[in-house]
Amino acid sequence: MAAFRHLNEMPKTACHDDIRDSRAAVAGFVARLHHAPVSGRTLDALCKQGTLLTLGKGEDIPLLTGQGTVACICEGATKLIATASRQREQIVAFHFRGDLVSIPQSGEHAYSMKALKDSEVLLFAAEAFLKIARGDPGLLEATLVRTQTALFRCRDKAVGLGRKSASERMASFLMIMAERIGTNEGGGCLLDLPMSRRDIGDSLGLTIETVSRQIGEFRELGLAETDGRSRIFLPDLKTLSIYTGHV
Amino acid sequence: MAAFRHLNEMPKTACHDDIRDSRAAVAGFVARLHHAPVSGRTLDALCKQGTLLTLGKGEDIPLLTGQGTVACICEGATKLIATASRQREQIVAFHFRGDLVSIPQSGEHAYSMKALKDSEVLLFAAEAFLKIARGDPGLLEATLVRTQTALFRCRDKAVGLGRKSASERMASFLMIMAERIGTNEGGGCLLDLPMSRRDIGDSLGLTIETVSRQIGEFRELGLAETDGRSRIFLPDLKTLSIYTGHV
DNA sequence: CGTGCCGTTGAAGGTTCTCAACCGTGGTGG
DNA sequence: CCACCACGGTTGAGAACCTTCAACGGCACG
Repeated sequence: MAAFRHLNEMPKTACHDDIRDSRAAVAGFVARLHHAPVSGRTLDALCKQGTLLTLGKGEDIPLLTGQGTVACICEGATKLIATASRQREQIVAFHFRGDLVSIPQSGEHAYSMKALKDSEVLLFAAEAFLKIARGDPGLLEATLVRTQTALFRCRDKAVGLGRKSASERMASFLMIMAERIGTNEGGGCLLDLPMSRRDIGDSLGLTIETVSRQIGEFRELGLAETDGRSRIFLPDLKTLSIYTGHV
Repeated sequence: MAAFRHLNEMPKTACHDDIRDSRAAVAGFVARLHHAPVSGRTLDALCKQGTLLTLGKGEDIPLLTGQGTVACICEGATKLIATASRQREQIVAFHFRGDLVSIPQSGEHAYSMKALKDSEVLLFAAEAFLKIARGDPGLLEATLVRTQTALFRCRDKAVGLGRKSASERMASFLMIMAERIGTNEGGGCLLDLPMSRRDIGDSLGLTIETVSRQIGEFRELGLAETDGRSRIFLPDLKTLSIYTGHV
């Protein structure tokens, strides 16, 4: 089970490791969120309203019912899943350290969120978060900018899902991952993907078989080398980008 | 050509119809944007920085180059197009009266925007708009909320594009349009679609032929009646919603 | 070292796309 | 007012791409 730490349930005077860690997590996250200095009041309010969760790989992140949720990924990686119907899931976005995610209480589809690996997530009720942000224009603006980024990414995703072939989707995915979590390695890019083939398929609107075949194609083209289940080395991003189908 | 009206090029003292109209357009839009009262200073700033365009059907909305654009749809309907490659377009969203649209300067794909019918659009440089909003927390918050709504819609769209059949996409599209621009009519819902079959196809990731066939299927099921090119009557939204493939 | 899940590979089938022809609407000009 | 024209929409047949179904291989866990 996920380890809950209601930040407001602990005495402020106590020099408890958990408290220090929690405050540090909040402070660290906000620092990454907007580079302007954060007021102590805002930090206090965030600590008071937020819930810090430590999740194991595969664990479900409990979204709030009856209201929107704001999740801050302090550490690790998560997936945001929409369930169209039983046995038919679409991963709407992957999120990594420093990302801020807004999930509505209800929409066309049911949403859920899972940790791809051991993660640390800070949860807020959307209303409460907005209320705090209202009192701190810098935080409000940072949230807006993050939301815009998420929107732009989602639009690009929609283009891929609507108008691209399997190999183009795969190439796009690899390029995006290279940019977000890749590490330079001898002229190429090394990826240590936290998600399974099923996750990739559910993200690209493809089956696991098609994902596997497409990776195989890139391997034969000399554009990808796989090592175990999660590691992929991309020796030539420039050539790979040609296959994304962008103009 | 689109009729440009740089709001700041006109003397403030003149009681010119255009000016009154422009100010009225800005004021009207902001009033719909957030229901809190708008400060005069913010209104002045918006009028000063914004460009009001009157566009004819099919006209291109000139996005700013080298920087992001914020577009406010004061009147009419528009489509936001992403071009994956030549002859392969994906409509990312349709926008109607009262919508606020953010378009980045550059992303994975090239974006453009067109009027579906005679429209009135207020354009801002994203930076300038953000600067004004920074001085008016109410506007900033309203923008955030609108951006979130756009994100949520885009996610739902991504689910449809990734995991739904042609008929499910068509049903979803009709339901969304019914909600956004439909009018109640004798127990059912009357749609006067401003977009062509090609637009619908480009929005749903389908071809015009498939769109046509799917509408035909719903017609045979007694769930849709077409009248000319643009009018569609949906006698039974409840039954139609079953076909959307939502849980 | 065994077991189970994840990933890979192969063959058959289905949904949608492509190509092509036709039809109807709506606008224009006589 | 009617006829024409052009474009948008409809309908049909064949092909392509991806999925589905099935079996096998291999890594990671107990």
